[in-house]
Amino acid sequence: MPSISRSQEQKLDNLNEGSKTSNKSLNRKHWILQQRRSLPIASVERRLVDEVRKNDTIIIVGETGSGKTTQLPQYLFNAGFCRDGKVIGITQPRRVAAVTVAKRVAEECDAQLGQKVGYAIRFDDATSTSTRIKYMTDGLLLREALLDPILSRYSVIIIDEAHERTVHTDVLLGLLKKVQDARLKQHKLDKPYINNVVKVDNECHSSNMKFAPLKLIIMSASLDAKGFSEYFCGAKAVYVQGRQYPVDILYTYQPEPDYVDATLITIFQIHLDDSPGDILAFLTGQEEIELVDMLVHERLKQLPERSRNILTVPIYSSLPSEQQMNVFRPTPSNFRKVILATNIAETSVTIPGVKYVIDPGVVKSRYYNPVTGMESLIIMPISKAQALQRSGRAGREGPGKCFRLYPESEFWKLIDSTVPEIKRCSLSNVVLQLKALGFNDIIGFDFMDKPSRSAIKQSLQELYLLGALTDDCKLSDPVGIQMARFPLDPIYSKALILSGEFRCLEEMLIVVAMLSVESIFYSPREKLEESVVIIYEMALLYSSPPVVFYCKARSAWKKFSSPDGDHLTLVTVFRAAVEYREKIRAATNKEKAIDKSLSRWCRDNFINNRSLKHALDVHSQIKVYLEQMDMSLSSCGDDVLQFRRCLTASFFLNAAEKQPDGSYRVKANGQNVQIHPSSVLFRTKPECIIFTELIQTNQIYVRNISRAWMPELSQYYDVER
DNA sequence: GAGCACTGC
Repeated sequence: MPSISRSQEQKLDNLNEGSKTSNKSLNRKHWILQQRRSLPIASVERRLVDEVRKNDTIIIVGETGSGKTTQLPQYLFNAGFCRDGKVIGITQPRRVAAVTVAKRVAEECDAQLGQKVGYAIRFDDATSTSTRIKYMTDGLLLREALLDPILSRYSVIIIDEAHERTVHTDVLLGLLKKVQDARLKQHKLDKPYINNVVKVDNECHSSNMKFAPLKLIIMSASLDAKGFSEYFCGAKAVYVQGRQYPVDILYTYQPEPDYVDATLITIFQIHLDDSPGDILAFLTGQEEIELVDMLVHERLKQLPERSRNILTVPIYSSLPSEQQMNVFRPTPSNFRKVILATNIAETSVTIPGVKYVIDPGVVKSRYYNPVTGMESLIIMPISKAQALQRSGRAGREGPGKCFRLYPESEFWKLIDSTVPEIKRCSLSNVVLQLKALGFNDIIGFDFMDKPSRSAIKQSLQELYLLGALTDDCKLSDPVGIQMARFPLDPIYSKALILSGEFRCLEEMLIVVAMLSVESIFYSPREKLEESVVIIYEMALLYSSPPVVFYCKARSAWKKFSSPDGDHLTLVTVFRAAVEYREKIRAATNKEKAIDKSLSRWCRDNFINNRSLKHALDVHSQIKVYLEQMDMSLSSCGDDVLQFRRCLTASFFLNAAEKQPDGSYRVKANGQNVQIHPSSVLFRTKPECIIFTELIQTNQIYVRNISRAWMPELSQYYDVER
């Protein structure tokens, strides 16, 4: 079954390049060859190949449009780096990028996708034993390293978009440095490297195989190669020119007190004074986008008829993909498109036709407090690198303009580049992965940017409490080893392992899959408005408080809700969806028809289709892992108590007790929290709860809550504090 | 009685 992003990307392809069904394939080939030759990187092909031959590690700084991602792997292939069945691996931070680039390169090589050129992302592997150029997500390569610690099948690994510094990229950088060392030592000793390779699946694993040194190429779009070069012991950096049109940068004279208002003014200023061309405005979130959208239309009414030719298009990640696609529709003639976007338009989505960029200089970003383990989203200033990335969006197709809604002096005060993710997220998963890869000394691990000691210690402690680590801080056998194998949050992995003992693995697997995805319940705005009208009419009719009629979505969800809490509610939703799908499958075997039918079921029940599909994918993936570990899918049936016991035992760290004022106190650290109003237990307010999410917004909320099973809990908290 | 930047295994 194709994943969502793949179909999304296919639509993108069609929209961007038009129909590919042309029978003039010769012309197409000729055109592709010309395109390839005209890329800036083409002129330095020989030099690049020489540098890779001479150096084990090089850094390539290439601006957008240089062609480095598509061309370099082909140059290396042609230069013989895939001899003896070796593979060139290229990592990307995003799934869509891995797929689109692989398709493009396969076409350039005149090969069928999945043969010489392929890609591998979670839930979707388009590679074969003949694949020599393999695009993949960086997280997937990390997973591969767990099975083959010296990545023996690869002759070259290219880390693309390294400047983005995702957690996965950072862990990979550290790991690859070690892999290089290990392979170099083995190469010099001239004897087979002994390791715990689990998966032996192709010809390059013959027993007396010698491993050539691993070539490592770090590709970055940012201008500071220094950091990477220093990290890799003075590795050589090569600069490749990009293909970018000039962008005029304009600043304000004074700081703007209200960037939303300033954005609005700028949109109209461009619209009335500047030449034709679409506008891309960066905002921080859905709410802000909807507000600006509304305000633009309000102010348009004040303009003369002939100036009202503005078309607004919002785009943010939780928007259904059909609506996201609206940004690619051609603008009607005489109209100016105004794209109101979050950070999604900074890297993930490239929108054609943009000539003007409006950059208020802020971003909503996740902040993690390692002491409290609490995550919150805060609006903060962007970095210089981000500002450059944003302004670059105006110069893709011709000269452009970027309006920075702050004075130039403020720009120079911005930090150079965004703080790497590894320094601002929970490290439990990173630590578990590194332990599984054989790195015991986490504090001493050679990170490019070291996370704080306290964050590492916090994760070590959590993993110890979950039973993943022994008293001397080593990975425990079998619990720790099993936990590291699951592509899940460590606490969810632990819940799965425990639920085998409690004989409710079937239920816990569903819960874990549902908790691993974005919110399952979805209430579109227009539906809410519809319900507001109903409330209003009802209130007039009955002159009573209209709370009962608050939301249609609510009543749709009611049939799923469980008195025991949100977790069993999720189980009911999942089972209802699967049951419905099977019913449809019995009537038709066309996957498309089944998909469509399930989408309709989701819409009728106010369920987020994308999230549900994702949960189904996670569910089937984890099921395979469980089967490999010989864990049988036991169900507790109607014995809800058994499930509550298991949930309590798994998430005892997340237990909270009711206080006299109706708030809750987290038993593990004494923190005061509230039940989120979206919970089915919001009104019930049980004495003691187990939660699986803690978030800070206007208040500190716990979400996804179930009633705790007190006798089980008392085993963990015997002394009342 | 509330509010969801963006990725990824």
